[in-house]
Amino acid sequence: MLKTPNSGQGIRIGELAKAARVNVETIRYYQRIGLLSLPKRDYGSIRRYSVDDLKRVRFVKRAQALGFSLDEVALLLGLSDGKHCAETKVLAEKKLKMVEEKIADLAAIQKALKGLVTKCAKGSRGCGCPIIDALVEDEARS
Amino acid sequence: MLKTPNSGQGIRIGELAKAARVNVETIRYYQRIGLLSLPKRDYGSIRRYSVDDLKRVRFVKRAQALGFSLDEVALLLGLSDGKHCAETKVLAEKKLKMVEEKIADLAAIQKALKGLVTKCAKGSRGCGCPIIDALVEDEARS
DNA sequence: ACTACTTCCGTACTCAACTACGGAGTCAAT
DNA sequence: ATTGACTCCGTAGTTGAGTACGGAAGTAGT
Repeated sequence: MLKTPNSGQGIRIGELAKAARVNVETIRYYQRIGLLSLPKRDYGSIRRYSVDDLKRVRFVKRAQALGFSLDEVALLLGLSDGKHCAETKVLAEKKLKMVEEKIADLAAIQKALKGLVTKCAKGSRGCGCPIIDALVEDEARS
Repeated sequence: MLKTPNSGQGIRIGELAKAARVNVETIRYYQRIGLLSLPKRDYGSIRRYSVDDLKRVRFVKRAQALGFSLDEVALLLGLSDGKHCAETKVLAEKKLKMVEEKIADLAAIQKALKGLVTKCAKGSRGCGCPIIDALVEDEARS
């Protein structure tokens, strides 16, 4: 079995995928689009991955679930490379605003859901649509 | 015949789309998949839409931007129809948990971004990756 | 050496969510 | 009555994000 490959440190792609709860193909896909770099293969022709790679993949999945596209995730990840400090600041501030808007939206939904749960607990009939109302204020954003 | 420029009340699909900042085709797509109902056409063969339709479309886009799929959006929208109160409560509670997790994740990102902005303002070099660290705690969710 | 499992790599397929297209019909204004 | 903008409807194409497939090669246990 290939269970504990003692040759070299780092985990193999299959273990990485399992740990991040994604498909092996997903890892390879992220490599193809440049979200994840291909580690050098020091011990033969099989690549070894680090804990940082795992963190990165997990981050991607989390950020995606928050409504960021892979392009945006890449941007987020590029933010703290320590270069281009001025641009980074501008970008970070933009993303920060975005994040704060999302939080506000979610808070509105949260409130509506809480109200709904309470109403349901009382057995009263739901009327109108608190969920929709939660997210609709006429125009503010571009 | 029908004289007034806007014969009948309600707006037409093009205006609805523009107001919601989406494509006309998107509206029609939502109708096809049942996210939006087709209004009766009282004045000839062109349909008229209400403010509620507009709210609904806006809600869909907002919720999407928060990482909900159209299926989930449909569920959210179905929650407060006033029927199936018990099931609604269960579902609402599940969604509520989801929403609270998302808020927590976003708060972590927010914190990281704020830190980054501050660091950049000081002109210090970004090192490590606060953004990634923001969202990575080992294992908690299935 | 043989076997079982995995990785590598390229290519092709899938699925959700649109987006575009084309021809016919509608509507108000000129 | 014609024009031009818009709508209706069906069908086809696109994009983002994976998933699947299949043959060759690497790796470890026996």
